[in-house]
Amino acid sequence: MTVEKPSYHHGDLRAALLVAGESVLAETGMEGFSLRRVAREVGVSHSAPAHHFGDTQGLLVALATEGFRRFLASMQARQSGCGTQDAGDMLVASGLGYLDFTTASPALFKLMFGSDKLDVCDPVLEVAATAAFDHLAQDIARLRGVSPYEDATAMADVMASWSMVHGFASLLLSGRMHNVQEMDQPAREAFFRQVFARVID
Amino acid sequence: MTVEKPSYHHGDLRAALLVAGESVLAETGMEGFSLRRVAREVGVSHSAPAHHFGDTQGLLVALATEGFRRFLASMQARQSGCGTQDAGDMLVASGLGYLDFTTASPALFKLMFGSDKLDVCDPVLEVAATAAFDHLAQDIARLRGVSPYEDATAMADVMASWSMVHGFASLLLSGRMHNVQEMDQPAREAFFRQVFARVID
DNA sequence: GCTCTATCTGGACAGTGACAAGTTTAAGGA
DNA sequence: TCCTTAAACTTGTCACTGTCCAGATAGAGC
Repeated sequence: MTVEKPSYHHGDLRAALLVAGESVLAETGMEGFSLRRVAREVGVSHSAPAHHFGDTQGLLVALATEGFRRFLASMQARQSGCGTQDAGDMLVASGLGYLDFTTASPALFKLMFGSDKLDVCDPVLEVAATAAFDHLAQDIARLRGVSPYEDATAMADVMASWSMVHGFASLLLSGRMHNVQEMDQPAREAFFRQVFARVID
Repeated sequence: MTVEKPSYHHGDLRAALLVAGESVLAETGMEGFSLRRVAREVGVSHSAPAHHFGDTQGLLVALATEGFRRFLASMQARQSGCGTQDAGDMLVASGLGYLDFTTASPALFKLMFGSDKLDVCDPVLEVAATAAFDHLAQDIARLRGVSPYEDATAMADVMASWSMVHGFASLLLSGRMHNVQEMDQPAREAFFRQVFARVID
């Protein structure tokens, strides 16, 4: 897993570093994350990553960007999976997809939204993050019949639903919602539906 | 500010380290935080903090605990400040107090809810965090006439309002709610009221 | 074949958390 | 009063980190 062939050129080091980086992040969290460790995991010298990502922040931005893409995909997957065309159900599906991602990749989620070590202004990252936001805006547009970018109330709807699902996910991950943590997956999902319903009615 | 008298015994090093620790946290965020730096700030040897807090996590837990106390105080301050006895208004006041704290001490807030470097299971921290949660539960009890600990719907109300305000605050801090960030304080407050109203109606 | 350049290595430096052993000071008992 | 004892703090060390730098290597184009 760690070292395979001792050739000088790796072939696709950049991709390998991203995979290893996410794996380290998932295993040890932000705390145990280090450029040198990721390099070690891939079986490459300690300063090889610098050539592809510049510095630590560069690798983190790349990871977060990929995270936002999968984040969006997770919401879309739930929507297409539920089959319905009802605007309300589709918004709820997005919310469930949101939660799917945060439970599947908690460390990545924390990196994307909570880390100081992340350059939030990076343009590529910005694009990926905005795409995820736009998805939610579209859900609200379908529900209200108006684009949130043209209607203040609809924009407040976007912020409300986003805040709700984001807060729910964050509190769950931070380990401060004991009663919900103890639930199994279906019960948790039902509870979320119940909570989330307050926003859209 | 940094060094004053070169006596061997500081007098109240523990308190001084907490003050300096929060100041470093506020200035540089979690990223620039280090035990050695905090020690330097107080003008004391690099391993002096260990005697009072054990290790880095010990100091962070102490900071977060103090944070939760001030967090609760911030919500109470808004409530007693608004004068009303209306249950709905009081809940909103708590929410505004919640936001007051997060904007006044963003780094502390991130530490309390988002950090991997924090031992969430510390009993003293747990008490302080639970006290803050109970405050919100009380607000809902007043509003619904039932204790959330005895009524599932009321508990869902607690989770919904908590998720909403926490998500709102988190997204604001993470720099991903551009339109709200650009608002001045009164406008932001009005917008929050508008958003938060969706939970309690 | 030869050069050129992207890719990767290895060493160095300052900074970090944690540990261990030593030093200073205050407090309390005879 | 002096002496013991324990708490408070220092100093030194270790392995580890990120970043910089000068090299070594190999593949691609001519």
